[in-house]
Amino acid sequence: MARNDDVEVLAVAGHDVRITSPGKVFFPERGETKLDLARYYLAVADPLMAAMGGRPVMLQRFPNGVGGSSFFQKRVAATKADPWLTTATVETPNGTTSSALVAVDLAHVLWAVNMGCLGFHVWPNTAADPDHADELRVDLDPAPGVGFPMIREAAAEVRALLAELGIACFPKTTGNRGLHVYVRLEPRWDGYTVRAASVAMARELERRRPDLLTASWWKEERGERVFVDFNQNAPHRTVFGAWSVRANPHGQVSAPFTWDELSDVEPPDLTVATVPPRVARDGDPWAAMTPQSLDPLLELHERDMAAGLMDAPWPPVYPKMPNEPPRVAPSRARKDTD
DNA sequence: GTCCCTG
DNA sequence: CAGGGACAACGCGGG
DNA sequence: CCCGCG
Ligand SMILES: [Mn+2]
Ligand SMILES: [Mn+2]
Repeated sequence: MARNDDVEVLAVAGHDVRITSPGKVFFPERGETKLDLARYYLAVADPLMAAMGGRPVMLQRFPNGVGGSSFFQKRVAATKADPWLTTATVETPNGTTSSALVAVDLAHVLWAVNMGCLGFHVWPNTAADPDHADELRVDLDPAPGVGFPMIREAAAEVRALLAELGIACFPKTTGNRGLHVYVRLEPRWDGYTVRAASVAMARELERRRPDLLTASWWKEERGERVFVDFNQNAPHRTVFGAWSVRANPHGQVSAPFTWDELSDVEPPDLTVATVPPRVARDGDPWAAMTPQSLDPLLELHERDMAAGLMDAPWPPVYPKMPNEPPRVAPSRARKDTD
């Protein structure tokens, strides 16, 4: 570990990773620096790599820290300075390919930190197995006016349904206002199938708790409820990763926690400053994650299709899908003449 | 933050 | 050699 | 042309 005034060099995972401007303040609230951010990722390295290791990631970069200008970066190339960087090919819905960074070890993570990357958007597949999505992400999005108590209740409802189906799942804060619930999957299904399962789950959740949850893609139909964002499981879509840091003055983290903690978890309390001691004390809240079967949710989906339901609307940019209903908000739909 | 292109 | 732009999705379905 | 959605 060498050092001079402008550059800190960290020996990590067999590579020397440069952290330039280590003293630059990245998080104004408490003044954590770029080097503090690197130390944060070192402190959560074990659970971070369990969650993100081997996956392609997109960088969200703030070269001058929180409050500075920012941009996403998907394409990464190994340079002469860093010939060890590993990339993998990822695609967009229209087939465009990119070489994305793969989080193979903490050196790759810290390389990104040096580029001003606060957090990572993670693909639902490993680089080694691009044709299978091995993660189901239940994205709980509060409509305007919905507070965190309802989000907690929504997550408990997700857990109850999945438990009935024999599927183990694990929660994290998003770093913003919502929660994510993750299911590790056996690598047997592609992204289209995982999304179909997600549609079925969202609809079943709304059937059970229409007062609390909605599966409606169209905002005008959601009301003051929690939207179960099934489209976040569409092929090629990324999600803000576990242990990643938001561009918030406090450095709020997308922090995994245990179900026991659901009733008192407070997202603003989980920051780049508070999460490392939590991990040191409690270890990985997701340590028990093991690959699950998607079959129970696919049976739900088949039941809905047999009952005459259609697929749900896809996001913009995706081509029209078989059995997709018209992709238009109901209030704008052409009047049906039959 | 770094690269790459322009002037 | 200084300055500036690029760095993701941003095209697809409907009216 | 506009708008939808993250
Ligand atoms: Mn969300
Ligand atoms: Mn969402």
